[in-house]
Amino acid sequence: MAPTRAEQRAATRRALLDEARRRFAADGYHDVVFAEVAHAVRVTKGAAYHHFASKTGLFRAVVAEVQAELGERVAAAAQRHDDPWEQLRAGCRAFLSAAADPTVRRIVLLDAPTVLGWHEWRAMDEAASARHLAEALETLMAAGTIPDQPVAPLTRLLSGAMNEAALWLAQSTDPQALAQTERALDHLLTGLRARPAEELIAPREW
Amino acid sequence: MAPTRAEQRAATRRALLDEARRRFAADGYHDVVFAEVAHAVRVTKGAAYHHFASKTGLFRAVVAEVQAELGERVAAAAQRHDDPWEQLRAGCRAFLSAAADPTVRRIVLLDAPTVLGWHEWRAMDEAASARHLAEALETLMAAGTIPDQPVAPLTRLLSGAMNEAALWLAQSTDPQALAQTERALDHLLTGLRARPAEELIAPREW
DNA sequence: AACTTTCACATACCTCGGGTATGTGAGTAC
DNA sequence: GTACTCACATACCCGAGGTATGTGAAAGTT
Repeated sequence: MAPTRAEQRAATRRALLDEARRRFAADGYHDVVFAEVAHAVRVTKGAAYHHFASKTGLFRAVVAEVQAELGERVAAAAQRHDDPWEQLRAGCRAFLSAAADPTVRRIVLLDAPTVLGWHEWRAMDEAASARHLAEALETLMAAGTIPDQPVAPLTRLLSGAMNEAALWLAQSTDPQALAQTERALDHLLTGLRARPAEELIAPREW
Repeated sequence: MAPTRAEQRAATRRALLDEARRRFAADGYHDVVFAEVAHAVRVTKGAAYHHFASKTGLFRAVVAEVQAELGERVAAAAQRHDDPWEQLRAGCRAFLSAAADPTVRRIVLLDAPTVLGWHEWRAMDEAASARHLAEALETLMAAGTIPDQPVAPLTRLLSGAMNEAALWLAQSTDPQALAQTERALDHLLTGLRARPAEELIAPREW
């Protein structure tokens, strides 16, 4: 039986997305040529343009998918714990290991901000994974585990820290790098925890 | 008097760098057309290629200059203090305000990693500003202000945190955003400080 | 001082890749 | 069964990075 038109369309779109994802991850946005993605899927350039308005549009769709998967991985890792603090730690660690995948690194962390613009990238990041981080921090503040403060700046700082760390880990040859980074991150997070003695150490003349 | 050939060459090169810097900062690497940079300086494309091997080469030269200036600003701000801890804080704050300049943001933080590749970008960042951060952290560790640990991962985490925060600040409409971010950063840094009670709060099962 | 060489530019051209305008033939709807 | 839709193919445009080659004036050489 011949496939229905909607099926055919969906199949082609899926094939384009998969092929594009592979290539974007391997070669980076700039070095991927749109027509080659199409041909690798046995379709002409014109046909591909029937599915995506532009090369950037194709890239955007890929980024969205990768982001979504990443967000799910982080959320899943967090939900394996009950304690909010452990949820935060688990989420952070899950992010670091997920970013070991070149797909995440090259596409989401490296190319997406420039290709889509930082603004759009950030919106997607927010929707997918940074949101989890912000929620975790809010929960911990509500519980008094970490001091009350605006969430947005802290979320950005931590999110940026992990993004950069992930890129650094990717090219590090030191086998201990991941463990060291996780320790350093734990260090940073633990430092955030509210403690009565804090005022004595760092009076808030900030 | 006619300018000597070396003078002429230097003048043209300088003009190209200045013009390119303006345009890269305003429009981003991709939207800048090489020939237009040349013509704005009253020189043809071929002439510009006599000075820079490629558009990427021109960009690389611009990035190097901006990075160098940034590094100097950070170092200068730090050296206005004597206490190593205050040097670290001042350096971090100087970085955040320096990154308010679109030149730094767009060129160094946004485009450079993709255009030059993360590896090269990181080497330049290291040479210019991240080095100062690493040295500050090492000094504080040697003094026992913060616990001994590998410097590299912590440097990357903090550097990434500030890069991302700078980008976030750039598009934030909240007038308090900078102050809040500085506070959050202070929070993170203060959390790093060694304290006797630490073992009680976070036993190192890491 | 004439002669040669160098080199900072200009001119002209090539190529590749993103994007578009326009078919076409097999499903789909009435 | 006829008209329409739409998932594709074909053919073309053009902008931009890069290159090959020319040229004239400054800078060495004798």
